[in-house]
Amino acid sequence: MSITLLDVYDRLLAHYGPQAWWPGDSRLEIMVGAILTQNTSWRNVEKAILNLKEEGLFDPFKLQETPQEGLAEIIRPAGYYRLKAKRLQNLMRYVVETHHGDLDAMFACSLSALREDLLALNGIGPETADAILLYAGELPTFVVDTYTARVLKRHGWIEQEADYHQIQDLLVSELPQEVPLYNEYHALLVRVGNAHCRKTPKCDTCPLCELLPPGGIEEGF
DNA sequence: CTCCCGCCGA
DNA sequence: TCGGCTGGAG
Repeated sequence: MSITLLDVYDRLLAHYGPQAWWPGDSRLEIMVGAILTQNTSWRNVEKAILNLKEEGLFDPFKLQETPQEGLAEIIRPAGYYRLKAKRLQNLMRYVVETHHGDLDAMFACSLSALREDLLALNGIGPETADAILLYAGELPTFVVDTYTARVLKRHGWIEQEADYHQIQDLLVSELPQEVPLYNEYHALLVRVGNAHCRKTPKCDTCPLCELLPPGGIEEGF
């Protein structure tokens, strides 16, 4: 293919400009947001985060200690609230017990070791782990989400059956392995995906419209 | 595959 | 009124 994934990045950046991700101004807030936003619109996550701040719970120790049912009610606007209360406390327990609640110390550990630790926690899969590592830890790992898969597959840049790791592998192999690029690229993919690469695509007004393959791609979404 | 589950726009 | 939302587990 003549178009490279770096060309795609340039095109998205030119069209949308910098996205200033992750929304959230502390490592802890980014980690909490990463859990709460699982299959949930960011709009609802913001309400839950605001609730946590108003309750004065934005601290790994407090989040871990708060009774689970109470925590669940506080984060209720984010949906799946009982499930997410558990997941949030699983993550906070790890932070407290393994890293003494010190996030700066935690992210000074190696990327591969942290990724393995996070994936071992119940409630953290590859996307959430990578989001935490990249956006909270500023460590170089590419976040692959539903939109990333759709955009790449619909344009024929990767096979339809490609899984998370295969998609991540392609991006990493074709791009400079730099945190600012990974950060911005994922944010731009979410932006274009949310606006255009829906289940029912809106290609006519998409900034990547000209990069569609001639005959279209057979897909099964 | 189903379940987890609130919220909002079409 | 309902589909979809910056997923993950069983």
